[in-house]
Amino acid sequence: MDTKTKIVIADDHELIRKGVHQIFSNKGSFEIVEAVDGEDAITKIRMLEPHVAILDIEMPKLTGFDVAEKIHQESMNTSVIILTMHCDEQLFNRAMDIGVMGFVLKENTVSEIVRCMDKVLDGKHYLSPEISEFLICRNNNLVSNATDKQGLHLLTETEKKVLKEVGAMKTSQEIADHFGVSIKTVQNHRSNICAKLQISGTHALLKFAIEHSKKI
Amino acid sequence: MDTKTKIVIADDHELIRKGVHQIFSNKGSFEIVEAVDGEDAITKIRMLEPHVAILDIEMPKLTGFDVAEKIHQESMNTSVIILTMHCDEQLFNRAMDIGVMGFVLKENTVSEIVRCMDKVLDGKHYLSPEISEFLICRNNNLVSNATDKQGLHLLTETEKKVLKEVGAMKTSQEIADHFGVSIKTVQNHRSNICAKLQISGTHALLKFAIEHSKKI
DNA sequence: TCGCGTGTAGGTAGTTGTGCCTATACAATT
DNA sequence: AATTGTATAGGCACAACTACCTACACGCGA
Repeated sequence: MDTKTKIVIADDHELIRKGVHQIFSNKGSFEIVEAVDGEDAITKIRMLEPHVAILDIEMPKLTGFDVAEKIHQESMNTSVIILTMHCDEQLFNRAMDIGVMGFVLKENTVSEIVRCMDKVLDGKHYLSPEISEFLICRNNNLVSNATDKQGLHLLTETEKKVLKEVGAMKTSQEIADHFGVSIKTVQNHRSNICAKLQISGTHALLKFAIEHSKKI
Repeated sequence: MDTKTKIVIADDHELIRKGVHQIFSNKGSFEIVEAVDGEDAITKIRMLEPHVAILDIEMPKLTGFDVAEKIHQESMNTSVIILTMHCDEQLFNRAMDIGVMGFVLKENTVSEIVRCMDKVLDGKHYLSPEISEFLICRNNNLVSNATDKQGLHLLTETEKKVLKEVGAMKTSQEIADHFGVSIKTVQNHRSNICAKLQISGTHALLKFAIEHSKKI
């Protein structure tokens, strides 16, 4: 590569900044800029437009989240890695909602940060395994409880197949073609499923199927 | 502890079994049983009822998933760790649906397996960071890429508000009531949004809104 | 002032899905 | 042999969304 990978590292603790600086300056083509607080960070990010911004959460003036939000609002081409001491679910959820690409705990090893950087530069997400627990909760909390499931066991195999297709945004005609049956058959299945699940409304089944697509 | 932590490690490759065996026999109070295929695994798991079962996916006779499903069906008090060479989204999704607690890649370091074991014994999930990407996709139910976003910025504020409501499964009438306007206004917004996003079809907008609800 | 974008509102037609019927064929159970 | 469950298929009325029109008011910039 002719151009260096540009990084802004923002943390109010000099030790952390120097540590990260050290890691990547040993690794070759990185151009690294340090920022001591949130305002400093956003200023330098606006100037440099780095590939990656490594942000602490707790910083003077602006938090790492504030900075990440500004980056997002201004549609900058900068990926955000949150580097924090706190393994906290609320913080993590906030980070996911803002759209950060990496979330690494300071207590983790150096290799963790390097792996994170590799992934993020590759356009992928990286999460410290410690916080994958939160993501699983986030994933499961969307729907699952026992009552939802009670309706599902009433369905026949064919009905489940149809419901799965419905959840995949297929129209009745498409489902009919896919299974090689009449559209009326599919529509009847849909009606029967609605009855069994005790749902009603014009797109009730589509709504249900999408909300429960993970469990079908 | 007076009782040892019981582990069953099932893999058709002896090298892997011995490796894992070695890791934990050096670590103290573990009782470790090896299984050479899926049937062997489920037999030994039924006998021993271990705290943790470390399962390869590809094994003769029964896959690791088959074994995990049986464990789940028989309500055994055994947590499952999947140990695989394949960083694959389908495999991972299957694992999550079955309810495995750990998912570790063989290519990862030894410390990865140890950390995973610690977490799982603590009743928590552990995922190799390499596959957290899949969980995020699963969570967002989409594959975020830049092209999707290009359409969205064309929308006006009112249109975005409408689209958000559409994504929340509201009908045009409900949206109209919510904003205190005519249903025709909402329908026109929907049509205009469809045109801007270059989508067509009877429920195209509903589909789009649901798929992209996280980004609106 | 003129044009343009935007939000508002309405019309008409067509597609898709739902609700509620009937009906046949087949397999399993009683 | 009769019943039940399931999958199949069709009819008809209605609701919701889309597609493609027209139209008016408002504000903003050329």
